[in-house]
Amino acid sequence: MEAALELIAEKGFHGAPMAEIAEKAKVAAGTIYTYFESKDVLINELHQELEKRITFEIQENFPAFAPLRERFLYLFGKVLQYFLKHPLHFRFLEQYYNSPYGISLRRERILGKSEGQTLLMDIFEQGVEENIVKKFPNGILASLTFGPLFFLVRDHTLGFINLEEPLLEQMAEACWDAIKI
Amino acid sequence: MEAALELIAEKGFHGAPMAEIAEKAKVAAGTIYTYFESKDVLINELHQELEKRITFEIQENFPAFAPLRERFLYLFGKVLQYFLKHPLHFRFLEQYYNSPYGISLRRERILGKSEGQTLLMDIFEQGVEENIVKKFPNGILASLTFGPLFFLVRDHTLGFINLEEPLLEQMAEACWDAIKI
Amino acid sequence: MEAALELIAEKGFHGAPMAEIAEKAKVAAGTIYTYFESKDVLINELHQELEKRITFEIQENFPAFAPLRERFLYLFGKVLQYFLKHPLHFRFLEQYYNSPYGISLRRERILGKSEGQTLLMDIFEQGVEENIVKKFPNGILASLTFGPLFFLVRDHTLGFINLEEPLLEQMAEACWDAIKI
Amino acid sequence: MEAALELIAEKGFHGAPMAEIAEKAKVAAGTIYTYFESKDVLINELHQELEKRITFEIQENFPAFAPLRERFLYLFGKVLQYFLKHPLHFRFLEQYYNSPYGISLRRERILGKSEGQTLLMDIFEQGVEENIVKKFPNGILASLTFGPLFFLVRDHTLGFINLEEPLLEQMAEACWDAIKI
DNA sequence: GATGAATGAGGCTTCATTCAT
DNA sequence: CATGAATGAAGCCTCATTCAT
Repeated sequence: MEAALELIAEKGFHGAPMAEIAEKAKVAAGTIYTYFESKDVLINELHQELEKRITFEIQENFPAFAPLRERFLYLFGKVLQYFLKHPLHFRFLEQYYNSPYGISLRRERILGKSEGQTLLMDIFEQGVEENIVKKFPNGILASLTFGPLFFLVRDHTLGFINLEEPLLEQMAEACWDAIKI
Repeated sequence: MEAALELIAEKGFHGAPMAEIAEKAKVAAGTIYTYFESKDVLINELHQELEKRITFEIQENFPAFAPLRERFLYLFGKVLQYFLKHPLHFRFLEQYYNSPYGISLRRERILGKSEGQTLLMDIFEQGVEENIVKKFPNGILASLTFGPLFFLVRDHTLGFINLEEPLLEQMAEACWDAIKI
Repeated sequence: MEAALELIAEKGFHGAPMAEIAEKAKVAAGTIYTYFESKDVLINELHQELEKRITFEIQENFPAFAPLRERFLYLFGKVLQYFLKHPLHFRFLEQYYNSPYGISLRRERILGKSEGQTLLMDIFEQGVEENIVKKFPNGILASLTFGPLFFLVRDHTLGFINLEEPLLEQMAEACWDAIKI
Repeated sequence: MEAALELIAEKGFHGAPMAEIAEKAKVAAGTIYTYFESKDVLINELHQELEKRITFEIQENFPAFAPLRERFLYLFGKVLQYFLKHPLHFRFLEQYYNSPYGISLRRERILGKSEGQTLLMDIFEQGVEENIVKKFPNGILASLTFGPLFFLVRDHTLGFINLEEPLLEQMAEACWDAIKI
């Protein structure tokens, strides 16, 4: 899975033939099929694994009882930091969501059903209710949050810009400005 | 190029073999090579063509002397409307930017050198100077603008959400909130 | 198709990889796929082609108004001669009927619906009606006819026995003895 | 061997990978190789085992001193019943004889050297001598006997026809009609 | 002796590209 | 210029067999 992650993150699904993944993992090509039924299965399991880790990391130390704004900034920062620390994970997930694999998944995500998203959705819903957050559907609020985040991480992992500490916080606050009333 | 656009937008680069593009264009497979040296060249020219059209449409009627905020909202709305009107263009560009093709291009874009972006960059630079816009590098301001926009259009073209008129304007204003001081 | 016929007849479906078929046909491996969607399709079309030829040859000069026995002997001889003249066709068809490909086909054959068999089924039915032929279901009468025929041709094509003219006629008569009252 | 028999009978040689045979036999894949040098050896030994059993069953209670016709009918019935009782054996043997494995074996059989066939060959030879049976080579007489038998059993095991008691005897008699003078 | 993960040759198929017509 | 059949490298996957445990 590690070999697959690296290759796919670097070169995309097409640039990662099973033979090369096997070579990178120092096993024979056939060996992969002892553990994964097919390339599709390998990729899907890889995705699930990554999602699990991210979800876990985000929920850790979550200040569940802090004010809305603080909770938002915390989440934003955590996701951002996770991706900056694991650029390969980010690149892989981008490929994934932008492929037939990820599209059905996105549907659930939009509806806020995905496990890792309940925290953010809660913030949105509570915020709207309390007149702190703009009265948008969850999908739009999520776009205002993750849109900039993903864009920036992408440029960062590609080495185009350099995100440093004070900037990260200011980014998070700017996104809060976008959704708050 | 039209045939290629449709196929790639719908099925991705891998789902668009030259033979099928040729069939859709009602020419023989070999004919394509009279006009394009290779599939890569075809795709790159297609991309350039789309960029040109978007750039053109955006610059049309641009209120060059209106206040900053108004210019920003105008641009945001124009881009948004363009993509909603041409979902295939959007889908193609997404594929493109998310592939090895698009990465080198992005570098230039980040640096604000791309032709179609000068208008927005001007707004950012003037805004920062006049203390109206947050003091971020252009790349980050662009992320705060285009990030939400692309996210939403994607969900829209995939049929996950429905963007209607009043929402569009409110979105633009939310993004302005993100970058303004 | 000729190359496939020869290889499959000689070595069976497993001993006839597409690459080898292509080589024997003096084309590249991929070329086959210009004409046949898959190996399965190639094999099925080959089968249909052979069936068509046999059916045609059998119906030619058929003495439709001769006595039952004569018609039977004529048919028996024609089929026998065809296979002795085209041993590859025979070997191929044997492989085919003995594989998943052929089993569904056999069902129709048993029911006498296959085009090439109406002549024989007519003989059986008329024979039973006129009390000349034993009162068996068509499927059993067909077995008494084709069973020996196929067995012998098989041994002949494998070079185990040598079928010569007078023997052929006697064989046909022996089979007639089996089904006549 | 039992596991191999079932799988091969049901799905053919190609549909019976060693791993699956091992699984069905509730041993590890490698274990098979402790007892059989290779898949080929396994298959050949399986074949020999089945032949032995059939030969044994046929010779049991054989009315060695009954008239020719009776002996013939007895043998025919025994073989037929054996296969109807053990359809998997039949299916396996069909696969076997129709594959490269079986061809060399058939040569011996044709020459009447195979152990299990001496009884029938004796009948043929004595019958020819006594002018009761048509003056054909043994191979042809065997075809007239086994040809219909195999055809019918095949259709029966595939579920296409239903062989019931009175029919079986009539079949045997029809085959006797074919070979008797 | 038993295990079963590892191996890698070999099978089917796709598709960007070429080139004779 | 247009055609489209031919090409063959490359991709995914299967499976008989081996061997360290």
